[in-house]
Amino acid sequence: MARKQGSHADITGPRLREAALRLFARHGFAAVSMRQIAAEVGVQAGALYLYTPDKQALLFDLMRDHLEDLLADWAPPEAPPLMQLESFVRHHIRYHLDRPDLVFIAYMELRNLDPANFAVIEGLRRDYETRLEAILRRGRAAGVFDVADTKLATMALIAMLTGVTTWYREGGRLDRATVEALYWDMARKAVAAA
Amino acid sequence: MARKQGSHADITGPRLREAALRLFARHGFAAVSMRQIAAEVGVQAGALYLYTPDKQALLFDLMRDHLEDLLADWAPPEAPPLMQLESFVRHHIRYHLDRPDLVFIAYMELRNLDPANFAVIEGLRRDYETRLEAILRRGRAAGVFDVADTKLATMALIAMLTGVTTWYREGGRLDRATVEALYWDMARKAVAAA
DNA sequence: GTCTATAGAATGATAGAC
DNA sequence: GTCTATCATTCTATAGAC
Repeated sequence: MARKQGSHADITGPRLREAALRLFARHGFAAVSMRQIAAEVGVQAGALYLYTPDKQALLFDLMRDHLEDLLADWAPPEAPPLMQLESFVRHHIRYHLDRPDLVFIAYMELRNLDPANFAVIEGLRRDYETRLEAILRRGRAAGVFDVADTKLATMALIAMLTGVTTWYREGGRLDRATVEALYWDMARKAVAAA
Repeated sequence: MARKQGSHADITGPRLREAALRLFARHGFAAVSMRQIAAEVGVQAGALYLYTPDKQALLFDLMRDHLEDLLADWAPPEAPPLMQLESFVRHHIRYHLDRPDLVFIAYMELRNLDPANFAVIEGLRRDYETRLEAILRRGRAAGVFDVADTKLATMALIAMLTGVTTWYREGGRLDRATVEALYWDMARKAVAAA
């Protein structure tokens, strides 16, 4: 059992991604070495290159998959703008509480992406922001939102909601349902017409 | 002029801090080498160690000075809670728009601090958050704020406001006064009693 | 598929000349 | 006070044995 040899392609791949995610989130992409990741996976550094072309692709794949999941996981319901906003806000909080590490690196490690990769990730992020802005626009047109600038309000709301990952801890003082409800309350009031 | 020698202690020190700040903000602490910083300053790498004991101290000093400035620069005025909140929000936006790089690294590079340094920075950050929470508590007691949980509201507001640094660009579509006013409007509504 | 071994480059920090 | 030169590590990535 001391020697670890043989084929484990089916499990090493996912384990590599999990280890990279955890270490990148904890220490930052640039501060983590391929050796550290390999140690976490339980293989030698050289073996990682069977599953990823390089370290950069490891980061990019994590971020792209995360943002594509985020976009695929939610679409605005056919409903009045206020209900659409509630759906967006509650989904955003839930999704972010479920995947704190992914959210964290998708936000913190943008600087470490190659220019081409950065453009892809920024495009996906913009798609997500555009969805919220569309809700705010519709609501303003309908007179239910009082938002002087929909772009600024979009950025302000997303920053407020995403910030939950910086302080929320599982098993803490507030449970998830309460957190979700309180953020929805603040978001609603921040953009509501008088 | 090809050879750069002689005494420049008075200017090299500040220039080192400026260069480190700019590079850390742009590429991240771990991704920046002492050689890069030295090149930016216009000296050799070895010369940097006349002005800082090591790379870690460079980061810590920037973050500590920034947070101490932030705390020294503002104190709650003797005024009703709503006016205190307005003062806090407007100062926060102004301060953050004035020092985007410092704000950015103070937020992004926490993971790269030694444990002892991290504790100091976290303490300063908590002091700042406590000031906002005190305003919210007073306002809630006075019946002018409707905040179910002051701690969550504090984190939500600070995240919303600090987020301005992620999108605001000098000379962009909105000027600083407008940005400040719009954030104040959203913050006020988010916590105001009906 | 994983291993050992290593190439080739870069890193943080120091020593000693000037 | 800054320089050149260098130490001792560390890094990403590859080559070839098994």
